[in-house]
Amino acid sequence: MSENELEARRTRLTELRERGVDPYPARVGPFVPVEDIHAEYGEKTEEELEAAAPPAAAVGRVRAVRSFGKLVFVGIEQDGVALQLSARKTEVPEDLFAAIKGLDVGDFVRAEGTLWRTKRGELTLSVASLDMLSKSLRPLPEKWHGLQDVEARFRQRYLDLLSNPEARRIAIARSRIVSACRSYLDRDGFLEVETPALQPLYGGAAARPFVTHHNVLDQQLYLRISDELYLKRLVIGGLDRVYEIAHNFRNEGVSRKHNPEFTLLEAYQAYGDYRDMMALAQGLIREVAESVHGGLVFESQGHTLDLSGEWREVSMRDAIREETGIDVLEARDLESLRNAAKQAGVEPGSAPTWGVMVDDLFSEHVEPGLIQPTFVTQHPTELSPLAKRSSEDPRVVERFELYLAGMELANAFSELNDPLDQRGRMEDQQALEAAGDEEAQPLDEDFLRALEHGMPPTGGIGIGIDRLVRVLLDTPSIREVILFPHLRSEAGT
RNA sequence: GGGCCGCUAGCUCAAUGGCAGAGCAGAGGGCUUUUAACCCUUUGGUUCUGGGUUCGAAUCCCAGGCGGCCCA
Repeated sequence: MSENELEARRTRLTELRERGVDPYPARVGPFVPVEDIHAEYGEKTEEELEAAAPPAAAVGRVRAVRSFGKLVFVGIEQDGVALQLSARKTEVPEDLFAAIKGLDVGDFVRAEGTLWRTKRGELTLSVASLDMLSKSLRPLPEKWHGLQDVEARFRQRYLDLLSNPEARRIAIARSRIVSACRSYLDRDGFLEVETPALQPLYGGAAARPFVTHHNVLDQQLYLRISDELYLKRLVIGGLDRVYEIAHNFRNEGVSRKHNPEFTLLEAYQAYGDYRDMMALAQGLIREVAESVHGGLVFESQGHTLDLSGEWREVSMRDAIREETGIDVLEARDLESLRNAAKQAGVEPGSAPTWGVMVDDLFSEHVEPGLIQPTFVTQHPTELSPLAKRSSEDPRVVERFELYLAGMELANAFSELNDPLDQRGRMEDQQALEAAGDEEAQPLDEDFLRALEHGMPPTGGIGIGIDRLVRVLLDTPSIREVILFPHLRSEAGT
């Protein structure tokens, strides 16, 4: 009889039920994690195990069935750790032997028996009883090559995790990196908080939002592009050190550097400024890198990155001037900046405003070359509507962006706490929006009211977690570090 | 948004205008130390979709879908 695999597995499922076996039982009998079994018996010799015949019970997913005539080996895996099961036809009841031979790759089982070591030296559980824990109806990807199809890896990440060790390694490492960030901030007296993802008005970053609608309130809502304005409200409310690790949503392109939904760590420290945030960024990123690499020098994106020593600091003005010869603070409007670019032999592009053009010049000519950790400081005020002006030069703000491996990893400033200046900046943003800047920030009366009540001098920082993970784990695309990256819908679904 | 590349069995891949194939997985058989087990037999196809060219299309052309890379 010829059957396809799905049918064959469904048939075996039916047979289990006919024999009175629940293929999806509610409870699991006692067991010891496979990892612990190896820890306890991994060093025992063949003879020691034979003498003691230690009893053990394990659970896991069937990854291989190797059947001989009167002997069968089954490889199971629990949470990434493998254990071999065995059964001899001459030593176990007939129905148990049949049940073991009838296992499919992908089934979950619990096995009880005694441990022994094979001629090849593998610790093996000789099965005396077997419970089906969950019957699998679909085959896993091919055991040797794993799942190669990139689209399938993202759409069915569970298969990627099961068959590609690298996917599992990245998922676990990402989780540990986020834990390390939390641990650093918690130790430094920061309080982890949660603020709304659904916001009546978006703000805190230059980006276009996703728009949604609340039916009962008949209210337009935005998915947050940042949690900045809410975290500042908390500082105003007397929570001096707060942070949030949040998903933000920005309605823009999808690429190997961008996912529309991404993770940002934002932290705010009352009575601090952007210099304190520099120290925080350096301390946190160094500690996290140590936890991943055991040191501060590592390979990433084809470069050897060195996080030790003093990190370079350069003003945005100097950085652009070094690469292009253009002094953006000497060309204060769009027209003269375009002329300055032409004079310098630089394509002026089609930016709608002066600020956007400065940003474009930086992104194109400076950013890709910032490989080693670099603080870029003193951004033009027009580009930074939420940052405090520099006391030395009101044309620029107290701000830095941290670059590593050609990517922006963090953005921080001395937060603007002058409510009148803040109102003026938001009004300027309205003018920029009118001039065609689609990422200009809206005027937020509710936030301004909060500021008018008084906010202490505050330093704030945002760190892109996906990018940090990508740099530390050296993956070519942000999609490798996001478990379920955004994809178009499959045809027909 | 543009350019280039890809999409073939559940998975990994062949077939460069002339019979759609292999390995793994599945089914049947054999096998008491395997671990990518092995040996024999064998099932399985909307070749992404829809048009077109041709005696004949997985292959060439057009449109679309999804993905990748590069660019914007």
